[in-house]
Amino acid sequence: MSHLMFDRVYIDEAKKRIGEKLTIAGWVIRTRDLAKIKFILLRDKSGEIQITIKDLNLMPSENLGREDVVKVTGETVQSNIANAGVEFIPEKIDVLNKSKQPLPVDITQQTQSELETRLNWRFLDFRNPQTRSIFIIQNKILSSFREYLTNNGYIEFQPPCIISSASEGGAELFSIPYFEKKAFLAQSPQLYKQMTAISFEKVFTITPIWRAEKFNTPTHLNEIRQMDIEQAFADDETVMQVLEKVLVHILTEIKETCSEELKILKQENLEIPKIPFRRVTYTEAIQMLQNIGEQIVWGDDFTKPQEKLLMELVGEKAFFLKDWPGAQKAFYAMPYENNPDVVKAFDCIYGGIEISSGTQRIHIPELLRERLKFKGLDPEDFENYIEAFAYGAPPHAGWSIGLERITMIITGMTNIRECAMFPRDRERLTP
RNA sequence: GCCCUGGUAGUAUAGUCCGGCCUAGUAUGUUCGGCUGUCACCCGAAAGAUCCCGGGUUCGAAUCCCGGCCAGGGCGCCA
Repeated sequence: MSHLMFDRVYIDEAKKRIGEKLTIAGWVIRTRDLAKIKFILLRDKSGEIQITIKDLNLMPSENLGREDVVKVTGETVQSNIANAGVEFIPEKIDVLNKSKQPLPVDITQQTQSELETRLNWRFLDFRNPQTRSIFIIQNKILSSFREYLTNNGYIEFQPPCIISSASEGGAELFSIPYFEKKAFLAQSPQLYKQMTAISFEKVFTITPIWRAEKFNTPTHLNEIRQMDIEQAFADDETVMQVLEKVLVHILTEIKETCSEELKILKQENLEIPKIPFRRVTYTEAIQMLQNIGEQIVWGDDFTKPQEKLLMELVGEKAFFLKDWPGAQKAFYAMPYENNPDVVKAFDCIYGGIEISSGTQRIHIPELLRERLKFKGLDPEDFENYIEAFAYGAPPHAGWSIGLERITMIITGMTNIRECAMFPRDRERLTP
């Protein structure tokens, strides 16, 4: 066998290099056997090509099956018979590895395998063009997020994922043994974002977080990835403007570079919202709902059906819901000076789901203690956290975007498990 | 944690209401045979199903009843 690594050409390139002797390699999508002429449809990361075999001596002794891995040396020729306009005429066909048959999941979508079956065989499901498209787009979300922030002076940092205590209350954490101590999986990089931002000024991170809630919904996972920023000398409005720009940058990049994937997912009409996004205050939202007769009063959280109504009433693909009651947001959310019941917190709603939330944080130790008490928490338990703001912490604000959720909206998926390569939910711990 | 719906060959489904011609149908995949230009090739044949698990009713259960597990959806929970 020759040096596979050095002489292989990707299929998209091979299709352009008509008449040259080349070696391509990939997976057999299907074969069409017409006795004295045989066709193999071959796929690699770059595309597909039809291999046309007239010299039957070239065929491997064993029949070729779906997902067999083969290496083919030959040349691309133009063809007015082949639908693609080109086909590959082999001189030599090597089987690098056989695949078991039949496949346990349908990756050609002749029958639509269920999500559960696909997730059980995820490594094979990645060969499905639709699944591939989701993760190619997700990769673009990540790279364009990173690119925008890096180009705008933000420093990427890595928070720890093992933490010592449930500092924020609220969501349940997963506990893990840590030598002779007890530790937890981080539910948020919150404290670390703040500790870095008050020195580096502009920071961001892409990090997994875990929540031990027993939820069972199409929009929740127990392990997710967050794309976070934190910024000093900033208030809630400052970072909302950053969020708008980041989101539009991501969407623009995807629209420009992932048109093939969007088409496969039938999302080619991906709409890019106009900046500035509409800002709807919590109070306005309550009024809007009351106006159509909903049973809701100031201070209530929205029920799911009310959330949906609100989306319709606002009628924007993307908007902010801001100025929430303090009771509904974290203790570190900055209250308005003239109205301490309301905090400088916002959610970004995109495509009907909350993809991001953020706040201006409290940077004054005494105010933090006061808000902790207001929330029924003991400031004594938070002294390490509070101490971080005792040595010249500037005002700061930040937000986080849920990676799987934004992927859902852009790819048009309705179940978040589609948008995590290896999702972790109430039941699923493998693969 | 609650409510609704579902669980049948590798995959996806029909059958279930109203129990018995179900020896469980179909598509696709798989295997074998045939075919010189297919492109979801075509034609023919074969193999492939503890009908999710446990219990019950009945002469008889894929089908009805109870419990469990799992899945999808709707809620709840979700700094």
